[in-house]
Amino acid sequence: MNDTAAVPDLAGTQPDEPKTLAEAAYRRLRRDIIEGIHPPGEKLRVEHLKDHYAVGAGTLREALQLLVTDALVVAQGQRGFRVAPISLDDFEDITRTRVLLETAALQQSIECGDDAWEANVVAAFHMLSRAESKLEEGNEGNREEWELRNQAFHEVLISASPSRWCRHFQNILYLQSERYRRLSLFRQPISRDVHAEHQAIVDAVLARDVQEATRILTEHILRTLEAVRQIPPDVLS
Amino acid sequence: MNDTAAVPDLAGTQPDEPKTLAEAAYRRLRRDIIEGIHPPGEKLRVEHLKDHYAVGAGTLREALQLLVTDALVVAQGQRGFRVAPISLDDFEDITRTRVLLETAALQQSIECGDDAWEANVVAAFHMLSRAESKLEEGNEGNREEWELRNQAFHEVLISASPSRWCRHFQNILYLQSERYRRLSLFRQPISRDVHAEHQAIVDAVLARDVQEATRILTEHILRTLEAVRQIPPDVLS
DNA sequence: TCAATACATTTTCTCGAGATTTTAATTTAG
DNA sequence: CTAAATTAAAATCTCGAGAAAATGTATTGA
Repeated sequence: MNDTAAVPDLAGTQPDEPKTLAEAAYRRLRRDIIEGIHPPGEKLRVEHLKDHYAVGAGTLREALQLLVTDALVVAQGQRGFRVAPISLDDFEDITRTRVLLETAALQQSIECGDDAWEANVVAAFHMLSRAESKLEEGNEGNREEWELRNQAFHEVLISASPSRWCRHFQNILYLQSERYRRLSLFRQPISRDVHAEHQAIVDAVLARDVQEATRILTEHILRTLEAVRQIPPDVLS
Repeated sequence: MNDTAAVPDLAGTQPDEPKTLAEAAYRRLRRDIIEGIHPPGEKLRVEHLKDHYAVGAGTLREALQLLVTDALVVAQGQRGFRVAPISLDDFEDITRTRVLLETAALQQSIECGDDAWEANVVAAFHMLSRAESKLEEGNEGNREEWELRNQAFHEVLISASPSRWCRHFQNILYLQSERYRRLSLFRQPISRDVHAEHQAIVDAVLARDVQEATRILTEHILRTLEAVRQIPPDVLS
């Protein structure tokens, strides 16, 4: 994919503009669910939401169906839609499955990636580092930016893998885990360890050391599981 | 999940009745796509399909959205829906990802499964064997039955895995591979090797031999990849 | 007081028509 | 004869209203 590009494209392809109202509503709803504005288990009534998101009933319905694809919303027979519930068991499952897929994809990526891919990794890491600097300045509004660049970094890492399915599933699982990570971020902000781990991954990638890279990545992902474990059970609703 | 059940439930839980018109249309459309009635790449015009499936435009639209979840249909911006294209590369990706997920799930299943699970495996294998017997009688109408029981067998194998996400992704990939397998079945019918492989998997499972079971399962899945490779390129449209 | 039935309200699901965009065909200029 | 531009047709997307179903409430009887 990046074989022909001499110059690396902007680290993290920005999500193209939504060309339909349904997709726009889908994006907004997705963000609101991940941010916890619509808490897990909440009933999503079409009649109440259609005016808030300023779209028709059928349109909002489509947006909800799109969210079912991401497993952020569950549809029950004739009983409407509901925000997907969360649990510690579920997050453990998400994390372990993510490790399985992401390490496999990273291995392929290291084996198949060319120079342009390496450049993209370095670029994405740089973008992420800058966001971390701004984060330490206490500006809470930049946390959104950090989240986007963190996702972009993980995406670029496996972007050279030829397995579109691994990447697809990884995207879904990343969105899922993002919802849990937001909960843990209220208690403990992003530590410097995270930066060091990212740095270590980049080093291993550039050294083409599959063993080391997958090992660190595994630890890195599992660490967020530990962070979520620290959350008191009552927060998990 | 089966911990409390003293008696194994019917091998392969039959898909519960669709309670909404949209879901019914979704089922029919899905079958038609997998069976090749709507060939890969075909444009799916809502206006043409709504009378054929006897539902409204908005309803059929929802059914198409559900198919996007299964990646059997792709939606492009403001340009409608289209049957997902197929390619040898794609099937190779599907197969390898499926091996990754299904072996991991099988390992967990063997480690966590109880007696009831073993009984379910044996039962599902029996159902499958019977279907194979009927298949040799030349009755083509029973191939549909065999497909369902084959799917049920693979589903039961990993049913004791606590990872709902692995099972979820495996379901999606199985549906995908089914579309390719139909193409190969036109040329070479189900051989006896398949039965022997299933038997070997059951033996390894009952012996709780993770190494052997995953090894055979991997070979078993990869064999279908070889079968599809035999298909002349022009059939893949 | 509790359980079961019937009713009323709410919500979901479904349908057809209108507005916007894309696609194809025709025309016209170079 | 090619290519750009205009026009016509088809398809998608969107909306609001009506039908079917589910939830909650009130009533009745034991």
